[in-house]
Amino acid sequence: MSGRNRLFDEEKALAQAAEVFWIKGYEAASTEDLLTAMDLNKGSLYNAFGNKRELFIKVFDWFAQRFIRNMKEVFAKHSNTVDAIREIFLHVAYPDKPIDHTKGCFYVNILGETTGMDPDLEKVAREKLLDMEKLFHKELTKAQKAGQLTSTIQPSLLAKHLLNLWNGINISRRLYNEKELEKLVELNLQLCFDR
Amino acid sequence: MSGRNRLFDEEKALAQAAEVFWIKGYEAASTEDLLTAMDLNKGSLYNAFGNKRELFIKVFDWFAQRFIRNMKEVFAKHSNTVDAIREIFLHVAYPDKPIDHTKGCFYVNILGETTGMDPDLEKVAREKLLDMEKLFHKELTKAQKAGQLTSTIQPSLLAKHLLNLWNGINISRRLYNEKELEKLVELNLQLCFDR
DNA sequence: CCACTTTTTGACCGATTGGTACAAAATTAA
DNA sequence: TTAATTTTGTACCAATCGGTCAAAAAGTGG
Repeated sequence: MSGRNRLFDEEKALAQAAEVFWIKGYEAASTEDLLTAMDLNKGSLYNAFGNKRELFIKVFDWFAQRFIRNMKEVFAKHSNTVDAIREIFLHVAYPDKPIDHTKGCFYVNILGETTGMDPDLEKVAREKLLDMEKLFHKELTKAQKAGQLTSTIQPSLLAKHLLNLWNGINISRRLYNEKELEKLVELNLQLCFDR
Repeated sequence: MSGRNRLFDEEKALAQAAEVFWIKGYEAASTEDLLTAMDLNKGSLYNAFGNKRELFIKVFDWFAQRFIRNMKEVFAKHSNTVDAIREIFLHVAYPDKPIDHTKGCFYVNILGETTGMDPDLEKVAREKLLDMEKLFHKELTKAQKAGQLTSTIQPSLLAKHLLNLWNGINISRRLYNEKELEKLVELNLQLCFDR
């Protein structure tokens, strides 16, 4: 294939765009914001990604791919499923960087912003969250079959409960400090799994 | 006092503006949207309310006043505190109008939109949600003193848990149908209060 | 070298944003 | 009636929005 070579690293550009969309949301992230963060000119962005919407879809899918992979790694790391779930939720209470508390969950943010306003993006965000539920469900049934789960709650409902907890805690992280969030997480784990 | 009389009903205008801000969010609600919904001209709006931000604050406070009053009425209506809590949360699962599922919680929406972007509005939204927690806490301690509460969880933590459930369910309502939401609510009530 | 393709750059575009200015209309107090 | 005051309606504003375009630059393949 002939033609000039691309100067920028596409994955790096996606990562930087993701940061902007994550913090500002879809609409509030201006092309200027994105251009600055990605260190591109307008022409390059529109040549490489089509338009703002297509860029967002690409960013969102790229993010989701990494996100679900990380989650699977956490489950793989722990022999006990509840320990994996604990790590996932305690990582919300104690994130790597404090700024993450204001960022919240990318999926939840976009779902909230687009619901009733932008059906296509709304659907995409909804699907990502339901993918999380599916993963919870898969791991819970696996644990149940292994006799690891003492809970009498059926895995399908438990998975929904965990996703609901995810949604809640990712809003509540803007209200409470880390200790308080930890208590909320532990309370939920205890209520669900200690019986 | 001399001068021309105001033609429009301020409360009605606030209610219609609230609907727009609720559905679209703060930034995405354009002055044109608001003008149309409120049935005003620009001059009237800016004369009466100052600017978009001041209008929003007024709308938000007006909304919160009604919201907390309604919540208190639900608590007053029930002799059993848990029944009141059940009604509050089941009303999320089964709202008066289906559109409410896409609207979600006004507070949560605004908190999500403004966190890290608009500290002043963020603070206002946070305070409204913490007011909810306070009301939960007050009612729970009252119930506990009346010997009505069998839960061993301390009211302060339980109140946070309920607010967290509120936050979660108001996101999850965009993911699940009414029956599923009801199951989530009942599961939480059972885990918290049946023991 | 040439021919061709792609990326980069930055000027430019119409539409929309929140907000202002000001005259006309309406009402009250004197 | 008149003067003062407020509301109303609309024209207008600069700034910003997402997006286009054409020319320059930089590669590839022959």
